[in-house]
Amino acid sequence: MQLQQLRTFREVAAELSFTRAARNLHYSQPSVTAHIKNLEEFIGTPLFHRGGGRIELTDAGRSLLPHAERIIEIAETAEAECREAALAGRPRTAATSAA
Amino acid sequence: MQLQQLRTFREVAAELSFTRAARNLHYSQPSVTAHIKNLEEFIGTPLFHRGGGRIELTDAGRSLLPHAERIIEIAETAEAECREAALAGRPRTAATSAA
DNA sequence: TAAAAATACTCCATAGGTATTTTAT
DNA sequence: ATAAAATACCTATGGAGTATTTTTA
Repeated sequence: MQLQQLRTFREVAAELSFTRAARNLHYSQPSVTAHIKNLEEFIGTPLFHRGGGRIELTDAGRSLLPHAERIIEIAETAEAECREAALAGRPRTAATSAA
Repeated sequence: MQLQQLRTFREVAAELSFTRAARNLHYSQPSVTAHIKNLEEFIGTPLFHRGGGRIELTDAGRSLLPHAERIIEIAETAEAECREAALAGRPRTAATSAA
């Protein structure tokens, strides 16, 4: 399971379209198909019902979605906080910590 | 940022050793070094202070750790739940849903 | 000098793309 | 017939390993 796959999954679930998700994420459509396919293989079950144009989430997909969203959200928070911490920590040089 | 990197980061933070983390995760030591290096480059700041044997978390590393732990935890939950959902959903065939 | 991390390098797997085919409406 | 997903194929990047060097305690 990879963060990229989860981001792609979230986008496909939001758009209910591999093609539109691909456009939004600046991937090719086959790459999106591959992300989802690999994720499905990892989990061991389909995440979408396919039927020509119409696709929809399976039970497994519905159960994954909120977790995927939460993980992506925490990852973004972590990244931002981490960079802030680096900035906050750095000024502890003689010149600045004396103040 | 990748889940693998976060798992490696968590293990290195727990062991405070690249070498022991590598053993625990069944990676080579250089792979662990690469995981951390890539993660640090992604974030844009060091996560560990290096000094021969002794390594310790930087401020940024300390701030990342709980998020990494949470993400890994959710990923594990998601995986498990997702598989359960697939099992629960499947029996809707004539034979079983009639009961 | 002995440990642990970093580097150099090699190799293979995977991720991504383009072109095309299949499928379902 | 059309639009969307799947497949086939190719390429290039990156991830993993082994061997070695560097570092510092």
